[in-house]
Amino acid sequence: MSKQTMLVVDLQAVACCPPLAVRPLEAEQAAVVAPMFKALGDPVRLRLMSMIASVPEMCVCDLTPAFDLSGPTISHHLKVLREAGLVDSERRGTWVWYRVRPEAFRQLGALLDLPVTTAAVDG
Amino acid sequence: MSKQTMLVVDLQAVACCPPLAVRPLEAEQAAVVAPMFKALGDPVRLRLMSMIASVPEMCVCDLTPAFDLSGPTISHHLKVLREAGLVDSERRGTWVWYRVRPEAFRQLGALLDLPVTTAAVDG
DNA sequence: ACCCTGTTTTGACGTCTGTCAAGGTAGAGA
DNA sequence: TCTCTACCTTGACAGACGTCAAAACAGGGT
Repeated sequence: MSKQTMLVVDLQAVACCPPLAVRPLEAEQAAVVAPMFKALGDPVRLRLMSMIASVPEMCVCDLTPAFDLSGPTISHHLKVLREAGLVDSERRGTWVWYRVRPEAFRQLGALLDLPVTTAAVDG
Repeated sequence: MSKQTMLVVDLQAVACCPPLAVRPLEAEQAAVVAPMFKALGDPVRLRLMSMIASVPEMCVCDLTPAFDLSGPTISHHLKVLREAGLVDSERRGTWVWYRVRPEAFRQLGALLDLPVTTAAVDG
């Protein structure tokens, strides 16, 4: 019963496919989703993503100084995250602001759901 | 209230860190986690992972023919997944069997949780 | 119009990655 | 022991990636 409830909740959030652990991904679906994981597969981009995700929005001017990397390099990584569909950017005056795209974020999370494990609940 | 409950459930599953959307990842944590996302960032590996995750265990002999790729190439991708800690392998007689490591899987999923979105619930 | 600051693009560089062919290892069976 | 099959490792190669310096672009202020 709680099993069914969990699946309903998961599928609500999924625009693409059921969790990896439920049914194998078709080749075309994998081709769409893999670039998102790939974008998170670099330590710098993962930190950028977490910095952006932990607040409503974040200025590049606050992102760049958090790394020992040149401005262009940070800009490149942000572009990768943008092209993967994970974040959106908007210029407001002098500065550019980034924010996460919750749909994409949710989709990735839903893919990694483990439906029910036999040992998960000890009660 | 349901907010708190969700967080408790999430944190139970996390061996490493709170969700990306809760607190920025430290550099060291990012260096540990990024290789897992990177491993899923290739379409072939993502499909391999989903094929393995959707059953208790899977023989390489059933994995390889699902792709238009050479045996060594599949073997290489499986090695990447293994070294990322996402799967385990075991030789039993002639064949080698792969199964997912649920802890790693759960950890990644927990990182991608969105704690609560303002527009998620319509009731 | 000009400059100053913040951000992105371009070009170049060395390194890493995905792929295959060829060769190596492990176990089963005759 | 020999051979056959299943799987992995090695070596090689084209293409992709992360990085920076230099140049270009965008706005704000003078």
